[in-house]
Amino acid sequence: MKISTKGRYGLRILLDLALHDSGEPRLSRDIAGSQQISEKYLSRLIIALREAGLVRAIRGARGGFRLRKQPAEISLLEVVEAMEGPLSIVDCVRCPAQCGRAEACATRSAWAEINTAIRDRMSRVTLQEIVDGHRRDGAAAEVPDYCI
Amino acid sequence: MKISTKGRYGLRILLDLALHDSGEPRLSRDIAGSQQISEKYLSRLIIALREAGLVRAIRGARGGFRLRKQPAEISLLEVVEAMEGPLSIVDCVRCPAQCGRAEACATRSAWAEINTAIRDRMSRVTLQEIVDGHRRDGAAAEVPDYCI
DNA sequence: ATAAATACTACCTTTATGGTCGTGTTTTAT
DNA sequence: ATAAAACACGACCATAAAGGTAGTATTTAT
Repeated sequence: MKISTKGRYGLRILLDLALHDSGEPRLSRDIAGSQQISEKYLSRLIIALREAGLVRAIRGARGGFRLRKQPAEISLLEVVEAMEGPLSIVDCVRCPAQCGRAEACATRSAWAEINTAIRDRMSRVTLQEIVDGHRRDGAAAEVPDYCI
Repeated sequence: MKISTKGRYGLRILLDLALHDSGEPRLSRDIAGSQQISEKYLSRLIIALREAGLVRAIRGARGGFRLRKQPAEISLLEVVEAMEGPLSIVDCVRCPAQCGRAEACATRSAWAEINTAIRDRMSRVTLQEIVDGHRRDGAAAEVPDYCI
């Protein structure tokens, strides 16, 4: 049960944008450099963030990326779901035909309960809080930029 | 971010044992039949449950398996960790050398916080509760045995 | 026009999952 | 004793998903 690198990279990309919000679009090349992700790969990943409405892409010369929402309005859940799709810890692909209808799968309801709790918790952590945590704890320390 | 089939099978195996606690050991063949898992595969999976102290194996003729603890004493977290190892949603394998020491990785502490919340939540759901849920909701409905 | 930027599509490599198979070892009823 | 019935374990394999690369197309400020 892991967050994929896509999810983690997604968060780092947003954090990077939040920390470099100068008014001008930030180049994917710069984000990639800071975050130690290949430029190509990042340019693919960031599409998901754009499609989820978390990031605005400015195309063409002098283009780049900016956050589309305030960091306080972006939750961890949004980020992860943007990158990985809906967060569900079980698929229940095998049963639904038979017992999905019956809704009597005891383990399923247990998993569903956990799933709801996880989503709930993640929806209450915002990018802003992570930024603040970073500014408080990390800014002074010697941390490589890509380790944001 | 999924619970693997190992984790789900593990829970079903324990639930099966809880529901067939007649005083006699339950045969792996019978569990496998009820749960639609191959006998061979199940006999491998259940080892993890035994090693975690959740199940007692009685060897030899007239042997089989029984729960080693009361269902109320078995948490979902124990089951999942027995099957999948320690529950951690991120590895942080790349950074620890550089920034693990600094403990200043902002995303890491965010992930860690979520991870703790998940473990905490899962540790408060017991097998007994799942059994009760099944008895209440599912016993009457037409649910295949393997869909417990 | 053209240089600078993102958008998209196709493909590839590696790793993890989810299993099977065969054989060995222990226990117990007889 | 011994055969039958059970678990134990290691080696192996197929498939899917993750993670990543490369090349081309499209858009836009100047």
